[in-house]
Amino acid sequence: MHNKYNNEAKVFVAVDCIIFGFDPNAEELKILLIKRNFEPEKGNWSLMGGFMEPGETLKEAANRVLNTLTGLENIFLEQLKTFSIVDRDPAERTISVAYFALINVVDFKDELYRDFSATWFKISEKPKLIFDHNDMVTLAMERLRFKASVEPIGFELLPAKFTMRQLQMLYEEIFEEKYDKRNFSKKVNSFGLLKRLDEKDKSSSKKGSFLYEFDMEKYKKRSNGFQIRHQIMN
Amino acid sequence: MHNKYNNEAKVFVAVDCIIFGFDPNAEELKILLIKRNFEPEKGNWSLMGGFMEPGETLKEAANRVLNTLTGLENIFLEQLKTFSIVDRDPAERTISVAYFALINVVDFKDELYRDFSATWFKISEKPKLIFDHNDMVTLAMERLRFKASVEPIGFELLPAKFTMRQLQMLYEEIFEEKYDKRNFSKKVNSFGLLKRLDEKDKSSSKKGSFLYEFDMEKYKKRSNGFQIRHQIMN
DNA sequence: AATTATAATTGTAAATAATACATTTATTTT
DNA sequence: AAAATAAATGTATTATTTACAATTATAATT
Repeated sequence: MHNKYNNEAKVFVAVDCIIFGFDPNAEELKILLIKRNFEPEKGNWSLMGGFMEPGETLKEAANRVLNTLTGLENIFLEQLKTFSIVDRDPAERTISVAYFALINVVDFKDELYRDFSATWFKISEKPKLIFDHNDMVTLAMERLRFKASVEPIGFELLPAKFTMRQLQMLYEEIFEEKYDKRNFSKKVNSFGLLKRLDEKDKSSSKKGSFLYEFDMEKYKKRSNGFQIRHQIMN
Repeated sequence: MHNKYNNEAKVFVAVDCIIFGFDPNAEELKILLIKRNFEPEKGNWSLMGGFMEPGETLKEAANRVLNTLTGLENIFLEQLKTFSIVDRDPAERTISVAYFALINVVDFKDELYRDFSATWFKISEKPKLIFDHNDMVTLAMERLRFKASVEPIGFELLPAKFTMRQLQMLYEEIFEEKYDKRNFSKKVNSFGLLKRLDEKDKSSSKKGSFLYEFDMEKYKKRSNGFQIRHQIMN
């Protein structure tokens, strides 16, 4: 093989996707896993992944992998970390770049991922995964918590219209903490990014609860978005 | 070439290090750059980097690269992001994993990095860098700010004994903001991680200013360290 | 010996943000 | 008409953040 860096070794580069979804009915945060259909570790639970191809970037590879599984485009997708323990994949030296993705479970069509034996698991009930995929999920949860504390990513996980209760449940799932509903709604309203509609969802109570929408316009206008709060200073 | 994933392509994997240092005398945050000594882009300013070798992880590669340049061991080192634009390196398809490192400038011996024409630059005065190294530095600055707002990493950048003024200057450099010195010392003391010594530094004033040490023991005991503050909730 | 110059040290009041906590309201079902 | 259900809402207390300036210790100068 001829190249300019000819003393150096090449390796395989894979991407793996940690796909989070929120089920607004069950009010549970979930993760999408597949049964791996090739060796090694065929038949075991795994993150959805694939190899980076010559003409694409890592993010393009992750998007392709995600689209293959879900049929969805324009998914929230962010690089997490590259994993490189030497024998993480027993077959060949392969490093893997983990991406984490947020989707709205409701957008889903079951047929699309039937082929992969894909299943949504409650985070607390996920099975053991192959290779270092467990570490990837742990790190992704941390990142999800961090992101949720700094940016309004909750809206990536909810349907376009949602109730205050669903929003609160989502944050309670993410942070594994309970909040007072008076203080919660006070706080989220203070950001000024919620539009209350004149529409009610009556599925869960006799009174019905107002539906809200995320105000994407306003969010974009605040171009610097939410600012990281300095804990040491200011 | 024979392997189990034989439809897949292999690529070169490099690491590049964004090395931050704080000069406690000039009271400036700096970055360490080298003049690249091989093609392509020979002679231009660059981050210190190298290829990942078959038997090592990315972090081991980054540590090796850092040690080659500085002679230092046990440096604060954290993976930042993997860069993968297809033609980022015009010679060969190469992805690069950026690491950011924090060192104490005072620990340095000039001879060790003379070979690389390494130079400390004030962040605001850094030259244009090769490939996508400018993006790496920009991202590293953001990460530095984030880390500094969540963990007491300032101490990685200071000498073992430092003055309150130096600590404040460091944070002012990182955040590009000025702080009130009464509020600053009140705040950092409230964390309970500073030990004031019975020693004074008289180099900058007639009165002299107390020297402080970071209380590593106490920090480790608070095993969960500093907690990320939830901006959305609580 | 007294004065001056320099940066270090220190405190308090006001404003803002976070928390704790329980009753009333709208609607459907019985 | 009454009962049942979850939704909607407000206030007082506490904690945190901010704004702001006078005093102190020492070395250098007169």
